[in-house]
Amino acid sequence: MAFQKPSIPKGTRDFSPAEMLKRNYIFNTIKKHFVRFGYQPIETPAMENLSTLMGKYGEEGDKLLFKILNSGDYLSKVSEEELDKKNSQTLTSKISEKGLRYDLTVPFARFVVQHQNEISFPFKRYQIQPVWRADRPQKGRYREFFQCDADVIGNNALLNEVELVQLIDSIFTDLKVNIVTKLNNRKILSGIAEIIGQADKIIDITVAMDKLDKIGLDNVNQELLSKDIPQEAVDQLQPIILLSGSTSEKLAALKNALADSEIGLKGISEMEEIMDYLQLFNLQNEVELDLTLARGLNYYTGTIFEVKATDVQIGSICGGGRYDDLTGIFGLKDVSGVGISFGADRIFDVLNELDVYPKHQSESTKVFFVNFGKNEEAYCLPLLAKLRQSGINSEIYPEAAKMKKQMKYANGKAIPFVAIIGEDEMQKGELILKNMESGEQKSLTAEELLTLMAE
RNA sequence: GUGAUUGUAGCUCAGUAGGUUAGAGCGCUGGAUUGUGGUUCCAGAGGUCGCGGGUUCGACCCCCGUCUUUCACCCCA
Repeated sequence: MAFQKPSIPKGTRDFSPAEMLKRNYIFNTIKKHFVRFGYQPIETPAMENLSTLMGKYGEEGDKLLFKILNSGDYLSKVSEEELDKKNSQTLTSKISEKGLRYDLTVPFARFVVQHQNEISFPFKRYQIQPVWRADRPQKGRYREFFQCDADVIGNNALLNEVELVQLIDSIFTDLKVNIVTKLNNRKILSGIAEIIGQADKIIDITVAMDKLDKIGLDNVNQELLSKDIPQEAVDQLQPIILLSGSTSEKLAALKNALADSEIGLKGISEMEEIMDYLQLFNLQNEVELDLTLARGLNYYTGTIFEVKATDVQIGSICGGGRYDDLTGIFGLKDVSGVGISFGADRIFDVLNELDVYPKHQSESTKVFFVNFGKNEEAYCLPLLAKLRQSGINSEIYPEAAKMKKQMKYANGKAIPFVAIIGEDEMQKGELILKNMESGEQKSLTAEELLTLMAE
């Protein structure tokens, strides 16, 4: 019989039980800190109406949206003329009205507007769900990946930004990943663009500046020129791009340079307030002002965040920012929000590379019962039930297979303890407990097993 | 979307200037060990050499297409 070779779409992955234990450790850790900071969970559908998603992520983002074909005879309403034109853009709008979510922020904004009467502000929500992008996969880049978002919406205070920095610090400290948190402010970037007389070119300018680390100053300047930014404006930009020193030194110099830009000064004072706040905390990881930090998403209006692992080269593992009017497009004005998104799949890759997972995963089996037959089953099963009632992960082999096979099964699952109860043990009212790591065995009563395992 | 790159057993990889039956290690199954895994020894199963087409007497190998992998660009978690 002809068969089909099993496969999954490009850029997607299966996760084995061993990998899921590790991933759940990441999700559980992140979730724990979200909850500790007062965030509440929500979920939204995998698919959204395309009208909700389109136009929110820039031109590039629209291209990367996975679109879902309409149900039924989706071509029946399309005219011959339309088909002949072979214009994908106009045609997709006719045959597809749903798409897979591209991030969690835009669906969240939609959620807030739609449920505004049930929500009291400020609303702090967290959301851990997969998102999809029709990108070409490469290192640390997948077409399906999980984001872990925490956002505060309906409040302008900069303390929200400060708390997000703390949240980032405590999560990565807990995960044992060394990081640097980079901060910038869209208003400062606007001020820079304004001061050099290129306010309308802000996107091009920030995208080019963002590449400084990667391609160097000369190439950045070349890219700026290629975007029709005049030489004199590029020259004017040089001292700002090359600004160095401590954060306070940078801010002082910027204050001078942006003295004529109202919006620029606003951005600087926001940054100063955040930095002052951060003095109050004993953060474990570095926080720095990075003027070359741009963040592609064009709905950010204030602070922008990006987190990089210092010991692994993989791009940013967390990013976010403040958006002043994301809900406006859905009809709710003057609601500002700020949030961050942890890239779980990249964090997974980082933790794998660093191998900093805890030794014992609480989600796996702790005690395994060897099955010797019906009589022994009758003796073991009540004890097994008791263990489970006491919250101890335990299992029994489903049939009286050869002991070697059963031991091999326990070994393969890395189960630390094996309980052996055959005829002899039943008669004595005891059991043999084998420590699979040391190989040592000892006789115990059922009671002793329960107390020992509960420790 | 652009430019490269990869594909041989479940996994990691050898291999042939195009020429009869394609190999190893690990894993798997069975046995040595009828109540002991992880170590040792022995045996065994498992492959349309990514898929489709072409060149050739003959293709796993050469050519074209396609899918997939990895990487860079664009962009981004």
